[in-house]
Order: sequence, then structure tokens, then C-alpha cells
Amino acid sequence: MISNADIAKILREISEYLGMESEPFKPRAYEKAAEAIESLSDSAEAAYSSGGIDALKKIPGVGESIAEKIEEFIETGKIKYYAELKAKTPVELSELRRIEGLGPRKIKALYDKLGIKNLKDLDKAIAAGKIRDLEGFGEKSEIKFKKGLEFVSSAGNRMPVAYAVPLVEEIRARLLKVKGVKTVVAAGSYRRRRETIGDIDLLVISNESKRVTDCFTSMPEVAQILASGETKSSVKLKTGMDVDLRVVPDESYGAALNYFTGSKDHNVALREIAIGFGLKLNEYGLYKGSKLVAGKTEEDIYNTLKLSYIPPELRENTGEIELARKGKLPEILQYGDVLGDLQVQTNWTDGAHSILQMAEAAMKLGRKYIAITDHTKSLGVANGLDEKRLREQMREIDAMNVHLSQAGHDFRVLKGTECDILKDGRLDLPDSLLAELDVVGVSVHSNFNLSREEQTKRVKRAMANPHADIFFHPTGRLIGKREGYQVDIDEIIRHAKATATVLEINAFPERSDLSDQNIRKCVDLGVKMSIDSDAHHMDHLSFIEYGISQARRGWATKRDIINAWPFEKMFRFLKKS
DNA sequence: GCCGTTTTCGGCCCGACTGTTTTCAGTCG
Repeated sequence: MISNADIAKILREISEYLGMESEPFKPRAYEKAAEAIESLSDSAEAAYSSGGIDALKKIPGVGESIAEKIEEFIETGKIKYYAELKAKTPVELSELRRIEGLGPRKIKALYDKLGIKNLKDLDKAIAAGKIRDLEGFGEKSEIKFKKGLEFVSSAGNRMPVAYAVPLVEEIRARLLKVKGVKTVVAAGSYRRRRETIGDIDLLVISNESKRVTDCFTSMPEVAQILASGETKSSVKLKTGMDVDLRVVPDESYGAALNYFTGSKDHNVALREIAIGFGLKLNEYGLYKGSKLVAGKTEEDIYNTLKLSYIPPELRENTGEIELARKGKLPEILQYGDVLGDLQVQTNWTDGAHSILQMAEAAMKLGRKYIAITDHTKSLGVANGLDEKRLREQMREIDAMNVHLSQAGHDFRVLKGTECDILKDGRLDLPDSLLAELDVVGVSVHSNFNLSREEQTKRVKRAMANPHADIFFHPTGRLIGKREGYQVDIDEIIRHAKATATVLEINAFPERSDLSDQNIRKCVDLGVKMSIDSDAHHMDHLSFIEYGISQARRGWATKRDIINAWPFEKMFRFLKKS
């Protein structure tokens, strides 16, 4: 089986090989095709097997020639054209490209002149002092590559956006204190709320860029200054994370924010539209000749380009621009739309706090309800509940609701479970007990290594149980720790439709499960979803916000998210099955 | 190599910074 990522990778390598020659436009074409394939929500291989080469050509950026190469790759696992390019310059591209400052042209020069094929060769050449004498290189290049090599091993991998928040806030607070600074905004993938970020992009509004830059590059977290100029500087932190800083004057705020938020593809598409209107868009504004026509706000820029405003979470050039042109962007879920939380654990199992503590914390956040969904008995490590303890917990919750209502709180605690799905797809609690609960979540916590077919069958059986309301964290992945279990998620989504099972958008940062792409599939099919914190601690309840981001990135509207509905409607929907 | 409310041919996003150069190519986002 060939994944979209595999196809994108080989197309991207072709692009880079072409970039080594003086090919002016082909590299861009391959690059564009790679990005399109990568952001496809469906498998290109599946598209090819049902629709042939014509289906491939429907992908934007894929024409006759690239479609043929993808076909060859799917059919034979190889692309001859790629092999020829690689034979000409047999280097480990993906390795060498991780070095800051090494692009296709320099990689080629190093290979041609010193025979450098990989990082090991590069290390040796540096040790022998060979780089500095090379034409087009020098002593500084040698030092830069040496530093680059040090960072490759500790290279900051992408991290869930939530985990970058404290760092971003700290840097923001620091820069805001610099004299002359009006605004500091984190843009880039942070603002687009991608599930993980690879670097941090900060935009500062100030007329005194020198002061800001000095403060920024001398922060204690900085390990290396990668660039430091008039308006732009860039550092690598000791953690391996890159942070870019851009300082612009007030009148360019909207243009700079738009430029710096990206995505790159979205920006390129906007600039092409600007050209169509005889305008030029850059980070300082939208220009007609040398006259500034928009730039103060992002809204101005979109409106001048005859587009409706596009929220940052949608700016990936995956169809949002066409819809904005027609004024038909979906009204995506708003922050604040989620009224309650349908997955919360307590100290009855592996959570840190009591039911009451979690309820009070949720009330403080303005929630109207939470479902207590502790683990079940087969999850021994979490001290999962058996029937007897769950019944005890249910009595406590009933009493608590009476107490809360008497105290005048418009808040409800729902009786629920995160019921383990057993190896054969049966559930860990008897149907008679499940029938008495308000919310039955089901989830996989064991037997991760089943085959794709077996795992899919197992989950489908659990979802088919008439008491199963929500399938929690449907793919089981933990970002940076483990891939999800093997499961046919498309089949699960179809099955969710057929059985009226809700699929969860688990907002716990390292889960972020469903992914935005899977959310969009659910939206397209009309499968309902819930956004839950999976809180094991009071502080986790606010993770809901990241789930909302994820839902927005998946183009979900209020209609798609059951806990954005009024309580009664949500409750009726759960109990319907 | 791709693409079309300006085009089936002739365009292709735009600018900052660095290092190695005496005016610019390469890299990056």
C-alpha cells in the first residue's frame, strides 16, 4: 500500500533534484503537486484504483506528466525519472536537507566537489576543514553547518500546539514590555491552530525594530541566532525550537499578519488572485502600483480581493478560497459554542480530583454539564470500575445533582462510562447497566496490535451495541509517542453513520483524535461528533478549546457537534438509540 | 510541468537575510 505521504515525499525529492539543475519552474510544479497530494483527505492510491489516471489528473497541480509518474509509482513502487535523477547525484537528500542553510544547489556543489552524500560525509569534511576553501562557501558556512549537525540529533520535533502556549505567552509578555511595542501576536501554524507546530512565528507592531530585535535575540532561551536583520530575525532555542520574529509598522498590521499566518499555499493563492486584479500583495500591504490600497486589517485585504474573510484555521488552500469567492464558506463552530464536556475522569479511577471538584471547575469555565466517564474493570492499571463500584458512583452523582440544583446551579453531572472494548468487540459492562447510564463512551485500550481487519471488525461490533453512544479517541494515536492502532477509519466513519454513533474529537493535546482531515470526512458524510477534554485533572478541562480549533480546521459547524447543541436536544439524540 | 473571468502559450508569489561576493545567488518562510 502506498500512502499519500510516500507519494508526496518522492515528488518533493524530484523537485529538489530539479532544483539542483538550473530548472526554473519544474521544481515548483513538483513541489505544488506534492503539497496537494499531502493535503488530500482521501488516498491517492484508492482514487487511482477506482478512477485511473484521470482521477489523478483531477488533483490540482497534477497534470499529464506527474499523473503518469504517480501511476508508475503505484504500479511498480518506483519512478524511473526519479532513479535517473538520483543516479546523477546520489545523495541522502532528506538527511542533508535537515541542515540549516543547505538547499539543493549547495548540496549539489558539496557532492560534485567533495563527494558528500550524507551527514557523515559532511561531518568528516568539516572536521578536515575542507568546506571553507570551497568556492561559494567559506569559514562561516563551515561553522554554520557544524552547528546544524549538532542540532540534527536533538532537532525539535513538532509539538502539540497546546504545549507551546506557555512559551509563546512568556516571550510575548517579555516583548510587550519593550518600549515602542504596540502589539505582539503569534502567527504561523500556531494561529492556524494546527494540531502540532514546528516553529513559532511572532509578529510585532513597532516603529523601533532594533530595540525589539535586541531583546529577542538576547533572550536566555536562545541557543543560536540564525538571522538578525532590520525587520526580521530568527533564533533557535535550546530546546531545538525555532522562533521567527518580524517587526512591522502599524499600517501594515493586517498584511503582515496575513502573510505571517500563512499557510504558504494560501498566501501564494492570494497573491495570484491579487495579480488577477492588477494588484500586488506582500507583507506590507496590497498595492496598486506604488499606492497602498489595503493592509491595515486582514478583512480589508480579503474584501479588496473580493473574498469573504477566511478564519486562520481554514487557510490551507484546500478549497476555502473558492468558497470565499462565492461567499459560501461554512459557518464554522465558534469558540464558546461547546456547552458541556462528555468525557471526564475522576479519582474513582485514574483522575486526580473528585467528581465534585471536577464539576466545580467545569462550572467556573462556564460549562453547563459534564459526563463522568471513568474507566471500566478490564483496565486494571487505571483501577477501572466494576458493576458494583459504578452503581455506587451513579448513586453519588444522583445525590450530587439534587444538591447542585438545590444550591441554584444550572449545571448537571451526567452518569457515564469510558467502557473498554474487549478483544472480540464485546463491551466490558453488561447491557443492563449500560442502559441505565446517560452517556456510554466506548474505547480501545488493549490489543493494539490486531490486524487492520480484525481491529476494524472489533470496533464495528462495539459501535453496533445499541447502548454505545460515543466512540472515544477513535484512532488511538498519541502524538510523538505512538501511531494509532491499525484501523480502517473510513470504514469506521461510514459505520458511525449507519449506527448513529457519535465520533469523538478528543481534545487532549497529544491525542487530538479525530484529526482535522477525519473531521472533514465526518462533516461531509453527516456523522455527528462530540468535543471532549478527556480531563484527568481540573486543569485539563480547558483543553476543550483545542478541540474546537481542531473542529474548525475540519470545517465543522454547530450542526456537526452534539455538545454545541442545547442540552435537551443533545440528550435526546444520545438516548435515541 | 501546470494552467486559463488576461491566456491552449506564456506566464509562473514576494521579500528578507546571509555569505561570499564586489553585485548577487542561495535559502527560507
